[in-house]
Amino acid sequence: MTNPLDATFAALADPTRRAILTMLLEDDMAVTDVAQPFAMSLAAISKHLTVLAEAGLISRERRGRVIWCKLEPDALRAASVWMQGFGQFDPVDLDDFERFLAGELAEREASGGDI
Amino acid sequence: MTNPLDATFAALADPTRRAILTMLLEDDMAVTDVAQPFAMSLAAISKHLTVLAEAGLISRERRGRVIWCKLEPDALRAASVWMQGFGQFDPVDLDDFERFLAGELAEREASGGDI
DNA sequence: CGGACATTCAACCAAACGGTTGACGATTCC
DNA sequence: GGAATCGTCAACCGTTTGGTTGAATGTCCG
Repeated sequence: MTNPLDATFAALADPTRRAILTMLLEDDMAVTDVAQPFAMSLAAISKHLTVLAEAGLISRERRGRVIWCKLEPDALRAASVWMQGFGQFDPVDLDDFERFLAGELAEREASGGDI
Repeated sequence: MTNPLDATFAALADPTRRAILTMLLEDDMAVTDVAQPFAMSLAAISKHLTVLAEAGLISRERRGRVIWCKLEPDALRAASVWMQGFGQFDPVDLDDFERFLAGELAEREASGGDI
């Protein structure tokens, strides 16, 4: 995974990781709180967070005994630049984004509870 | 890979596949011609093309005995929308894109010939 | 028809991925 | 100090991925 674009896109390819990013869009969160909505072990979420951190998409900072996860949206910029070159996309309506989030959420709920 | 975003990002996570997309940005190409610059078998490239096609990023059309590959940039739109929601990125300067392409190319050449 | 060309299929392989469980290392609180 | 809490590490497991090779399929051309 030498290329940073590799790491970014690979990190984004997993729906659990995208969901985590979406949650972090709201606010910084402790690892335990990140894990709470998902039907998988804390260790699994911890691994996902490591993948996101290594891609530069989040950062983790220990404060006391809890580790806080913070979105680092700058890492998305490179990938976004790469992609926009292909479509000459219009700058995107934030409403579009809301709809996508809603869609992903609905899909998650439809597919049996959480994730 | 039920979610289309999964397929799109997973397809983009591979540098060979991104390079193929970049080549197709220039013009439609036959499979053999797509494969030519890469140091791997035609079968391997054929698989990559299948991944790209299943993600909707390219289409393939047989004309005579050659199969033409065509970029389908619309499939990138969903992913682009998703990403832009995170950064409120400015619409991207095409020069930025050129620089990224140049960078990827340099990196590929640096890492021992082709890919 | 038969040969050459363009592409995929099938079987296989090693490595990476996404998950589990259980033990372990920090840190706080009583 | 000792118990509880937060998070990661390590070992393991089944599946997917990215590649190989060799055979098979279309399709054109002489």
